[in-house]
Amino acid sequence: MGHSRAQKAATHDRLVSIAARRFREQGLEGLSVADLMNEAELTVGGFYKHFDSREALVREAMGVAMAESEARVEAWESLAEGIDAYLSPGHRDNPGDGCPIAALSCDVGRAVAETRTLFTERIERRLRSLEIGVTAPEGMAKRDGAIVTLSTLVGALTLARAVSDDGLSEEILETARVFLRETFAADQG
Amino acid sequence: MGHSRAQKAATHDRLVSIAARRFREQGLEGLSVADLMNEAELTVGGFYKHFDSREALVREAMGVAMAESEARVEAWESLAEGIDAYLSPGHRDNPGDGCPIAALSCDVGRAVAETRTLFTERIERRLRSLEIGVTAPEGMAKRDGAIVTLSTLVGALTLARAVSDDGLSEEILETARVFLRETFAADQG
DNA sequence: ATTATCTATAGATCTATAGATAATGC
DNA sequence: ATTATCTATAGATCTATAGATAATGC
Repeated sequence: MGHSRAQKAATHDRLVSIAARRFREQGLEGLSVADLMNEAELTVGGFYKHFDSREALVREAMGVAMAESEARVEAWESLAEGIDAYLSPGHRDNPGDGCPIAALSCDVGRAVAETRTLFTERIERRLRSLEIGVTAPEGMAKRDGAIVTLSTLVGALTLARAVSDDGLSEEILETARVFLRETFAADQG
Repeated sequence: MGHSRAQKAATHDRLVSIAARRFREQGLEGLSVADLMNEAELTVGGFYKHFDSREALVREAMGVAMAESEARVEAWESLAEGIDAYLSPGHRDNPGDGCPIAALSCDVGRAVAETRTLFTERIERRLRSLEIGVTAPEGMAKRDGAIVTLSTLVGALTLARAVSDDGLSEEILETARVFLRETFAADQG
């Protein structure tokens, strides 16, 4: 039963990191406190020394997932490269370490106010990141290009994950990929 | 305790109709059997004479929601009119009788095989409906226009529902609305 | 006689808490 | 002495079933 303060911090990070993955895979209601503690090889009782409530975990895990995902987007060399990565089969098949906006936005629409506020801030930040890389068509503001790009990315990935027909799923990814590249990343790669 | 056969059929329809609304509002896991029967002013035990399992209800309710939504899309006079209706604050604020694709696609990605198969068939049908109204830009197939239109509609509506800032929510709807009209309904209304 | 609905309940699971145990850290 | 984790459990809720009740429909 080792438990130094450093170890507690490590345990805390491990719990948040497991939750950040599982929430994206199974939804904000798809992971129980017991499941989380089991996966961390701990017992249920310990949970509440780390988090005030299950909702507190939801927010912390969502914040971490959003920040990690944001960092990856900021590291894109170009929007074209980002579009390809976002609409790839690899991203579709691994929601656990993928974009939390695509994985969780449906759930967030039904979540409590604090969770939605946190999410909203992160969406604003993501739009500002995308805006930098967007080459908007003649007469369109970069901000609007970023909004359309994000909407199409999220919609196409969500649909590609929902359908069970592999051919259709690939077709959705590929069509959105080509369209977004041509429309908002015309001069890139 | 009235219970003719006609009444049973009416009860069944009422249960499915309540579920079709509540699943879209609260997600495929957000409605319990007890909640459903309460709202219908019946008791829990009766449920299993109507449905083999909760999963059977999920599929039946999703099928009904999809068919009703499909009929509304087929009644659009033009794609431009449809885009305006889809990306309106009214649709955003009333998921219960809105498009089940937007309301449920995240949940479906995590659902069992049968549910995903049903959903996939409906997506194919929706794409064929949209294809009819699409005016694709030079060099783009109508089918591809339908795929991008659906992706952007679903993504923008989902994001508009998730964010808690009214201004941002309206901006997302409006930007996607203008873009889709100009790109895929250029000659209409 | 059949059956639509109700009452009651089993058994699983969920969030949260109380109190015990065994380390850390002053 | 403090505290990170564990054991045990309360109380709510969930899906599903068994058997009773009171109508329908042959």
